Amino acid sequence: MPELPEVETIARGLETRVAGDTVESVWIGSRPQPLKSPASAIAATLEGKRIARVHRAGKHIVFDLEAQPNQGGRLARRQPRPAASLPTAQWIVHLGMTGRMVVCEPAAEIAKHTHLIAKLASGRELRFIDPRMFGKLSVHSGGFDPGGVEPLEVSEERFVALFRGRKTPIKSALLNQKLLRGVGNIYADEALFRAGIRPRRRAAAITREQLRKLHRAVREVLREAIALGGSSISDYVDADGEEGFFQLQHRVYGREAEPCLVCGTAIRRVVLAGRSSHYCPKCQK
DNA sequence: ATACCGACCTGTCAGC
DNA sequence: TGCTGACAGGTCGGTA
Repeated sequence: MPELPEVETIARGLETRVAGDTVESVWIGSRPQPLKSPASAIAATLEGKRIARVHRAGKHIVFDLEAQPNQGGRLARRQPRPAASLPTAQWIVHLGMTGRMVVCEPAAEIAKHTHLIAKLASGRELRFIDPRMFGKLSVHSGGFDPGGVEPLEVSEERFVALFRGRKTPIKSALLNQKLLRGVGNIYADEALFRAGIRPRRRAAAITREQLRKLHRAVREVLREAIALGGSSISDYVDADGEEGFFQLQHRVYGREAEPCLVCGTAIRRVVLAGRSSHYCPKCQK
């Protein structure tokens, strides 16, 4: 489901709502698919830890966890952080296609496909729900390295260098998380439209000037999407249960056979690397 | 290195 | 009403 703007929106919401809280206990369902780390390791890593910060890396939600200097969540939560660094860990959540993270009261009905519930010292619960189970949960004691570079931070030169000389279609390269992390099917299509490049163009065949344009287009489309809370296609909601609004700004994604907003030509849909790809045959070369 | 395909899962919707 | 197939924001591993 979620690409960079949706994950960013969710991570910000979680940062606001659960940072500073402490995980008291963890329940994990019996479906092993979403677990990249053993359930016992996830529970042991989370329990008793303070959530210092929630942020995003590519399409991953990263919870920075801190060991508590003393027992008991509620009291410890108010303690100032000691200067000496305590052992830290990270809880990594990848939402896959249909994953959701919600913060709710314990009395709230447990949704179907709930795979993890973390009880917090504040009395609320943090729940991971994922019908298709393409999501992944893992814990790391060292640093977590998602690979690739952040599209919103990468310099123009670095961006151009990522794609120059590659024989793969530019869209496949945009979706490759080892190069650029966070761009998915919607934003790849939207960025390519704005840059005037067809999805199947070989990266190596794109001029430096066009790659610069693509760099700007990727950043622009991601920023605009974050500002609107992401794209809600069928079931995406943020940590507060709110839908995003960027789907109303899509210029090609999901608009097969509809007129191009620039030239009126019918938007085309082709399958590339197993994914639907949308483009305007006139505006994109 | 690259590219295509199926696999992993469940849910929804269109068409018959 | 119900069946079937296509499709869905993502990634991985196998095979040419």
